[in-house]
Amino acid sequence: MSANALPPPLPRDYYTQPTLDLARDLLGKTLWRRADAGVVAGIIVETEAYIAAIDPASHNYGRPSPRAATMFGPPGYAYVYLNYGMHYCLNVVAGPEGHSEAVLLRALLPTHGREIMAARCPKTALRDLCRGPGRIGRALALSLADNGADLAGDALWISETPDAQLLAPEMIGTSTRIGISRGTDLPWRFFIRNCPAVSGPARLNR
DNA sequence: CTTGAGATGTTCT
DNA sequence: GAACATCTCAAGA
Repeated sequence: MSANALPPPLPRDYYTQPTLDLARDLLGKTLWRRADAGVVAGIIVETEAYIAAIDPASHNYGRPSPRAATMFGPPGYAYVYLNYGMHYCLNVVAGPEGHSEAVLLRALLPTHGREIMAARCPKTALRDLCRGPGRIGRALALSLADNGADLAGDALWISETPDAQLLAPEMIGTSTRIGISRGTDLPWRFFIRNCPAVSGPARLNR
């Protein structure tokens, strides 16, 4: 094992916890991305849960959607979709296989490969590189080819955060979700308080 | 800080 | 057609 090996992926079992628990627990973990340009990474600071069975905002609410088939698969894989015709958004498939539950990653605090991300997003301020789900997609150079990627693999994975501070429960905020028109009352958005890398209006981030 | 419109392509009605 | 798990830019408070 080389001295500067990157932290290994979380075990597959990690993703079998209840989806709302997973959405909270992913805060403070690190998302890694390996591409031709190099390795980039950031600490997850904002997530949202989507649970098809009871969630009108889910892509698979009511009837299954072909584009969102990945969410019916086993937990621990990536569901990537194209939003508004131009943004690739990244979800972590959760829940029991067949349920269609997932966690949308909405913001990262960049920790590795900031130059690479900045080169992909020339006009974006440093602190905004991964602030918002569409920006994560751009900074990480995601595409539909990443849909279905194994999050226990070596191209796109989530690890414990090296030298992480303990994340006290009171550091985690909860709110309704952003950018949806149905299921707007469900408090399924989770974020780290007072973190400048979190997206959304300030009033939701307390 | 806020609001408002345009971009852009897939999915839904 | 309209809607969409969004972002950028410009203008105003």
